Amino acid sequence: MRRGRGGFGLGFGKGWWLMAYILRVLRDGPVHGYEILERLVEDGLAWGSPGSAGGLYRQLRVMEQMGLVTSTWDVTGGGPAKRVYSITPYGMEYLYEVVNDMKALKREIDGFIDAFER
Amino acid sequence: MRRGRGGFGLGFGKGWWLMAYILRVLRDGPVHGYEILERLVEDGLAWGSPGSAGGLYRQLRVMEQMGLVTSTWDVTGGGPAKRVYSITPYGMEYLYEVVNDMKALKREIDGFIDAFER
DNA sequence: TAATATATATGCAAAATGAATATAGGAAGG
DNA sequence: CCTTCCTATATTCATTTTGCATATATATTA
Repeated sequence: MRRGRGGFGLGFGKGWWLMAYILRVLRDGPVHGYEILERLVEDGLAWGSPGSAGGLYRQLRVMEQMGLVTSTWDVTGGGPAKRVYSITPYGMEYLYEVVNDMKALKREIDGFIDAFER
Repeated sequence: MRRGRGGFGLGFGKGWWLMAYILRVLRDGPVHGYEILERLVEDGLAWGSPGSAGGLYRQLRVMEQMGLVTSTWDVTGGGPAKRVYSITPYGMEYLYEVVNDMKALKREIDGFIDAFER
C-alpha cells in the first residue's frame, strides 16, 4: 500500500479501506474470500457489486504477499474449494497501526474543518 | 476525481485531499500555484518536497478542467509570470460538498473503530 | 556572469482501480 | 441427463492516479 511516503503521511485510497476491513474481519477468526464479500454487501459497502469481487481477491493476494495474512485451502464441504485466510502477527500489528492512522486522519479532518469554518 | 462511484462512496486518494486544500485556500482569495506550494510546506504537508511541485500544478490544471477554478496570468512584479487561480461558484459548491464528505468519512471511521474495539 | 530564487510545466514508469470475463465444483429441478 | 443456478476464485485489460525526475524561463543577487 506504499505507506509512510509523501503526501499527507496517511496511506489513503480505496485499497487502504478494504484492507482495514479485511484485517478487522480476520482478527475474529479465519474466513474465506467469498464470505468477506458477503459481509461487505451486508454492510452496504459496494464492493459486492458485480465485477468488484475480483478486486477483493486481488487485495487478499496483495495482503498475503505483504505478510499480513496467510491462506490454506479448505476442500471439506460441498461446492468449490475455499481459500481460507488467517491474520498473521504482523497483520495484527498493522491493524493497530491502521486504527491509529484513522484516528490521526480524524484529527486532520477536524483541523481542516476548523480552518474552513474560521 | 470520479466521485460517487463504487467503493465506500467517498472519493479518496491523495488528489482528493490536495483538491480540498486548494479549494479552501482559494476561498479566501485568488492565489498562484507557487504560493499554495509554500503554504503546503508551512503546514507540514509534504507536497513541498522536491519533485512534488509538478503534482500540484497538475492538480490545478485538472481542477480548471473540472470548472472548479479559473486562472489568469499575472505579469506585474518581478520574476516569471504567475498563473493566478480563483475559485468558481461551482468550486465553492464543491468545497461544501467535500466538507460534508469529510464529516461522513469521520462517521465511517467512528463506525470502524467501534466495531474494532467491540 | 554565475549562482540562486521564483514559477510553471512535461514526461515516464509504476501502482491502483473499475469492471468485464473466465473457470470450475456441486446442488436442484425438470 | 442436462441445463441452470449458486458458490468460489482468478485473470485480463483499459484507464486513472501517483511519485518523482527533469525541463523551461524570468529576475535577482553575489
